Amino acid sequence: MTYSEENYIKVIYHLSLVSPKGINTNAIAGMIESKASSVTDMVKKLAEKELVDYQKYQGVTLTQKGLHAAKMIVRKHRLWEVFLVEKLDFTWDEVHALAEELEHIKSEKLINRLDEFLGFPKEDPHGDPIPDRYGQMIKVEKQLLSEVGLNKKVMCLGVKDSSPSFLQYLDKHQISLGSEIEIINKEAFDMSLTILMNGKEILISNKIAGNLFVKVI
Amino acid sequence: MTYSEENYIKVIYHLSLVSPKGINTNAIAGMIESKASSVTDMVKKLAEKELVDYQKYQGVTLTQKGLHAAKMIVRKHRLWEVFLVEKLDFTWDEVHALAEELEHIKSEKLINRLDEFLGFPKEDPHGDPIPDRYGQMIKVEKQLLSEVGLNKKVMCLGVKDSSPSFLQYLDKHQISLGSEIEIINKEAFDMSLTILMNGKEILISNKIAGNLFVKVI
DNA sequence: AAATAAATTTAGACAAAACTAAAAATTATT
DNA sequence: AATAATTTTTAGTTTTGTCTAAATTTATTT
Repeated sequence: MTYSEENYIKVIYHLSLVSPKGINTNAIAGMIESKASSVTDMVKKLAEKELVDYQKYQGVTLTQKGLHAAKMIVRKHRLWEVFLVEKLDFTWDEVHALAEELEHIKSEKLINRLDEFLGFPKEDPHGDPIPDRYGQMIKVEKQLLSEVGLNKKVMCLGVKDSSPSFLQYLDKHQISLGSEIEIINKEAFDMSLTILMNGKEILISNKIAGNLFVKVI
Repeated sequence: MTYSEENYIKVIYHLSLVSPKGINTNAIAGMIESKASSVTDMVKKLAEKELVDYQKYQGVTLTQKGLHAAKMIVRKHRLWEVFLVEKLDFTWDEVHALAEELEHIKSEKLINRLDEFLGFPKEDPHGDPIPDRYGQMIKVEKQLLSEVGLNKKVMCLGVKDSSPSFLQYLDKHQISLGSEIEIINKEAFDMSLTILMNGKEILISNKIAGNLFVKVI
């Protein structure tokens, strides 16, 4: 599998988690920052290699083989992220771009040794589950902070958007994985929240709350 | 710089350590396992980017810019080798192929953090010096075991050939960096050596002795 | 249901990096 | 010094992954 093929498989995997039907050409092109025609070309090649099922105009779905390949790429990506944050002291907004490169290093032995070195982590620094060598991963029962009711206490589990600007926002407000938050008020007009964290009240917008995964505690 | 350009620069660097004049096309082709015509094409591109000086039929030499680029690739390669051996318990014959891939990961910050994490090592697992972030490295005063006189005591510093088969041979005979060796006998006919190591006498061929760097102690 | 809009695919082209085969230059040999 | 052998370069192809522009299919509106 080439670098480029791996990127396509990974993007198709991420899209199929959101919408489980056939993934359409334009959606892939948007994620990979290429053009629809390029996607058609690549998808044909992936279909020949039996990594995806593809019918003209009907979008693609991953085959079993493609799904497993995708999970192994995600596994590498997330294990490298853990390494970068825990061992090399990178912040959680810096690691994504680096992991995009490291995920293409081809060695099962390397990634299994890395997994062991890191103590077989189950989640990456953004709270996303890490597939094990067989592709199995935990299912985190999480919901968006924007969906939680008033006066509930929650624990921060992860992010939906993992763009550097959002992660830096969280850092600035000292919100990290494990942070405990209580919802004090919800403004009807703009759905902004007043939350209590570490004894301090903070106002956060609906957009922020809509990108933060939490679990009621 | 592309993956392929980096490989060419690295090979030209290694060849220029051995012969300091212009490096010829065929030598590069041999190392990179490509054809002379491909080398000519690539060398023209590298010359345009001012990484090498090139005149038709006269071979190439690295420019200052090219030399620095080469050292940074070597730095990455050797630091990743240290990581693989010291942190992930790989053997020294396994790491070269993996480091060939890892050396192309593009991030100065990552490699400097890795350097720090490893405690700023000065040598890689094969005894080769690791350039620092400015390209500086120690010069190991080493000679080949085959060149050392009778009855001398030496310490093993590194290898000339780092192919898996040679490294596995050394492992099998428990010869590693730091091993102390005394030369008991030198056979005039085939230049094979009888050496004393850990109280045991071993016979080694001239070919082995010609690929093992040592220092007289 | 026909017309229009949007999405997708095809056809043809391009850049990077490799190749083969032939031509040109350099080096070695007689 | 002339010829032969070797090395290097040029010219023309190939493959991978991308692109634009045109054609086709599917979806949406009127």
